[in-house]
Amino acid sequence: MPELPEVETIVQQLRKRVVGKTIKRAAVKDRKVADTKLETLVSARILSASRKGKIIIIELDKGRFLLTELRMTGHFHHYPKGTVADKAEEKYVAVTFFLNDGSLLTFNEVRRFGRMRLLGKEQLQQALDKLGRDVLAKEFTLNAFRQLLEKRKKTTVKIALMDQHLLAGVGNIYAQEALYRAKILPQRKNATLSAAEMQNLYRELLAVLHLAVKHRGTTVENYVHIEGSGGFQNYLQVYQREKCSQGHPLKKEYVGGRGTYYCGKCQR
DNA sequence: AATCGTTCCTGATAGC
DNA sequence: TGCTATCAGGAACGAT
Repeated sequence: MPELPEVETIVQQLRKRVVGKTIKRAAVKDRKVADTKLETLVSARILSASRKGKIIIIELDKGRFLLTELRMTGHFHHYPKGTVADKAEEKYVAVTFFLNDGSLLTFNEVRRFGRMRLLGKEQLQQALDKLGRDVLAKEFTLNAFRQLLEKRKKTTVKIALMDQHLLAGVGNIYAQEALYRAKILPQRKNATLSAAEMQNLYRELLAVLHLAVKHRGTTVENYVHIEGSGGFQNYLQVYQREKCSQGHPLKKEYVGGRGTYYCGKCQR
C-alpha cells in the first residue's frame, strides 16, 4: 500500500522521467478512476512533480494540475519510445499519456480505488487544504504533533496517526512500525500518552519514514514504483511478521478496522 | 466537532 | 478440479 515513502519514491522517478516533457494527448479508459476531462489535454507541458502526504501533484502549463491518489493498488508505468502502443490496452490501465518523446506514461488501478483528476489552481488548493501537515515537512514539528494528539483525546494513537486530516502521509504499515519503535501500544488513547512518549513517537515516526524513503518504499502484495520494487519490506519489524526484533511472538488485532501487529512485551 | 461503522472494488487464498 | 466465501484496506460518507 503506497504511503509517504512509496509516494515520495514515485514522485522522484516522475521528476526524472516525465517532467519537462509534453503530453501530446491522454486516453481515459476507466472513467471511475479518472476524470474524462483529462482527455482535453493537448500539448500540455509537464512543469513539476511533487506530493503532499500520499497525494501526487503533477503541475502542467496553463495553471492546470493532475492530482493522483494511489490508494491501495494504483501505480504508474513508463514505457520508453518504441514500446508497442498496445500497452495502453492492457488490463487495469486507467489512463495513458502519450508524451512528445514517444514514451508512454500509464496510470494503472486493479482495485479501482485510486483517483486521478485534472484541477485548476483553486481546486487544487482546496483539495490540499483538507490534509493535515505532511509528516516530512519542516512545519511538522514536535509541538505541532503534540497539539494534534491533544485535539483527538478519545481516539487511539494508531487511528490518529493514520488520519490524513490530522497529519498527512502515514498509513497502516508505518503507523505500526513507528509505534513498535516507540514502544507504544497501538490501542493506547491519545490522552494517556506522556510527553516523553509523544516525543519518542515523533522521533521514531520521522526516522522510520526517512529510512523507508531511502529504501524506496515497502513492497508487500501490490506496491511497485516506476522502476521496480521497494526494499523496506526487509526492514519491517512488526507488520505481517511473527516475531519482534527481541524474539517475542507478535499479536494481531483489529484497530480501527485494520489488521494491526504489535508486541505485548515491548510495547506499553 | 469528534468518533464510529459502512461502503467501494477485485485478486488471492482457504475450505469444501 | 472447480466453486464459493472470506480477506485485504484508504478515504468518503452518514449517523450519532
